[in-house]
Amino acid sequence: MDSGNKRDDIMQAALELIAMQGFHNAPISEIATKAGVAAGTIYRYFENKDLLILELYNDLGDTIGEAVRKGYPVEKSIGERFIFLLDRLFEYFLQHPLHFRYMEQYFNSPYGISLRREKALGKFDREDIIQEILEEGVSQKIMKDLPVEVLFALICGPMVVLLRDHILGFVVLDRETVGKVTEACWDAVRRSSGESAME
Amino acid sequence: MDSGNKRDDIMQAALELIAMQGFHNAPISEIATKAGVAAGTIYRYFENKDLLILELYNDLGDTIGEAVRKGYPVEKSIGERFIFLLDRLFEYFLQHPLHFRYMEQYFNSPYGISLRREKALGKFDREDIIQEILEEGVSQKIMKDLPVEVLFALICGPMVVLLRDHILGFVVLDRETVGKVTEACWDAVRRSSGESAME
Amino acid sequence: MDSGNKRDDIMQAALELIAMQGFHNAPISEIATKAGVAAGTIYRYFENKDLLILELYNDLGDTIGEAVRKGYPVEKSIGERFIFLLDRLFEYFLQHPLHFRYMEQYFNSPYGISLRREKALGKFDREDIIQEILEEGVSQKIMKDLPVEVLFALICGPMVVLLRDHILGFVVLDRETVGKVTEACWDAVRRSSGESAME
Amino acid sequence: MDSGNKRDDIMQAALELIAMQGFHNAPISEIATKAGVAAGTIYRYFENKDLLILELYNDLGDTIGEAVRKGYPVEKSIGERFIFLLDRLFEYFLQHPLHFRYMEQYFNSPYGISLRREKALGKFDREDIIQEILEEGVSQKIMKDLPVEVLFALICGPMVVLLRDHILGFVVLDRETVGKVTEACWDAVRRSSGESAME
DNA sequence: GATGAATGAGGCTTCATTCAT
DNA sequence: CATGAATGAAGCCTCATTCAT
Repeated sequence: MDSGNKRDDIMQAALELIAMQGFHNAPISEIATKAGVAAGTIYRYFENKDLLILELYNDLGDTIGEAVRKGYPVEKSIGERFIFLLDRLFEYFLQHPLHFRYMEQYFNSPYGISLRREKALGKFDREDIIQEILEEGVSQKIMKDLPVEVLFALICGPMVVLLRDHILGFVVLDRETVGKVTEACWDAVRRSSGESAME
Repeated sequence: MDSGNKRDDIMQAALELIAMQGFHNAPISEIATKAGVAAGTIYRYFENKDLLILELYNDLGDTIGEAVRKGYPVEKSIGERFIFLLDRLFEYFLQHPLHFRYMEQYFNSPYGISLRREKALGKFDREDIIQEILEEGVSQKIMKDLPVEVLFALICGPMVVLLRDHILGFVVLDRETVGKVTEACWDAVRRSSGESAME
Repeated sequence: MDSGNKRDDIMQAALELIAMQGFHNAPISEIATKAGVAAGTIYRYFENKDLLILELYNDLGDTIGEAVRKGYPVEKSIGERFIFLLDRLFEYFLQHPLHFRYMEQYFNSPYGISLRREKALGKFDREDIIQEILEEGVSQKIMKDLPVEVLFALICGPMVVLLRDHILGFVVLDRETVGKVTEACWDAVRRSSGESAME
Repeated sequence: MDSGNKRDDIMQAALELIAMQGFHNAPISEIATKAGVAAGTIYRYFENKDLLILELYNDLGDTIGEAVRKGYPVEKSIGERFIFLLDRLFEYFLQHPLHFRYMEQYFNSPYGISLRREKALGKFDREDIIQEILEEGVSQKIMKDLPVEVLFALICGPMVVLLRDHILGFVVLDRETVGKVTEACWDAVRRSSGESAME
């Protein structure tokens, strides 16, 4: 691995190893080898392993956020914006499976949990475009009357599971399936027409 | 911890530590202490740490499966059985948060992935009641025309996210919310009446 | 090194290495080798290197204190008790040069300094027999009217330098010389008869 | 730090860091930063860290020697010259605590020990003015009949301890106390009038 | 001369596993 | 059967020193 920029090489190596093997199976020594640098070199760019992991997370978050926002149809209806976002996310992660796996590892680790905690306490403020849509949908009574966090789970939950299964080869997420899934998520969150399961 | 059965004590100790701290922060020595046995003793009951982890997973899977099946209304409609199952799962995990955390850790680890692989290859055969319902629903055209794995994701995804957030204190899953969520899942998987998001 | 007691072996090995080479030239690995144990074994007996060093210091302090106090002639005159103590200290350290070197290293390290600080703040209370004599001597106007710390320096300073030089082979401290030195220390602290250097 | 002379800057930075933090907590990189040069640059002026340390020691020794000799009253009595020297040393170190701390660190390290060894073997020849006085005092029977090294210890020992305690804030060495201490040292080394401690 | 990025040996510590008792 | 002391591989990190620019 040699992009001409050692810092990038290190981050890329870390991304790949952590995404595939998890934090605890990605020792600094292996990251170094993969990046084509000496172990000590990593510490010129990152104070310690935790901060490397955090920085990687932040970088990915920025990149993903940008990619997803590009072309976001502000003026369109909630439904259309909703579908746009989900499609974009699916598309992005299908094209960048390592990014997905990394973010997943991150959220499922103590790092991610403390992050959530800060977020919950409002100490975290990366504008969250999905949250915005959900809030708008709730206030306009287009979506179900549920806490935003719950609506969020109805969307992200399936996405996470599906992407994971796809990347691991357990499902095939072609364009058509993705389309159906986003529609299904829409069904889940939108104020439904009627017929409950119990009838 | 002393149930009179060392094996159980060890598994219970492992469950608690791993659920709360993760595999990598649950050293054998600590499990042993918590279980009230010597470290070496654990190796009389489990060949190594990985197998302890696996066995714990299998045991929990059985227990959960049993709990969820109890009172399963075979004769009722698909919708009702569906809701029954989801409610049961929510209820079970809300009452056994450690079990949930453990299963989650497991699936998000290399262990879980190889398990999935075996499952996908048909080497795994625990009858999966949810899968049955989904297959039935699809063939009866009650549910959306999607692969069972995808429908599965539409249900399990939200559940996992919500339970996690609840256990970590980020959402409150009271009985009413759970009800709404299961309905929302039903909306997601059932063949919807019409109006798409794009209209 | 094998006394049958690994803890003692480790402490003895640490004592020897640190006394001869200093804290920073006494890596755990070498201590382990010298003690005839694996490196990891040391951590069964001591939480970390710092605590091993501290415990060694405390143990030595106790041992030395005991040795010095034995036969202390409480009823005799201050002068006699003074001489007794210095003689004992010299004798002890001449017979246990490693103990001396270790204590010296300790006091000349950040450990020792923080210890002094605690002592100064009264947080430390190992009864100090020398200090007692000095206070008594001052209040009885037998000794010079100087702060106890200063009198202490007049005694310990020469002792430390001499023992060090002796151990390193730069002076020979035979019984006679030690006698003369303790007398000289007495001259330094006692209220002198008259003739100053300036006359 | 920028005196216009990189070499000096490096030595000054090293002096400050080592005096305050010890050899092992004064990495080359930090010395370089403090000196305002690149780490590699240090190696253009000093073959390696050890030699930098040694050279710094030698320089300080020269500086101190000069300062102490200035105004040395060759013609006065031994007693007066003795007091002069001690006063000067105290004064110098009280005004240059970093120099004191550095010299102390040096002597208490393997560096210092090998130095002493050379000195003892006569390979070292900085004229030592204190030693001269002591020899003169002994030959004139003004001082006690003890080896020069021992007399030296009676003087330097207390001084070192007191300066250290003063710098660390454990004693206050005002002018008056210093005066009393030098007198006490004189009492220690001079041939005493009579009354031993044992009487 | 000067730089500072890069190196890699070496330090401390953890922990799964073994084995003598 | 059970114990728990002992092991040593492996992980993270520091820092003196080198060398291409």
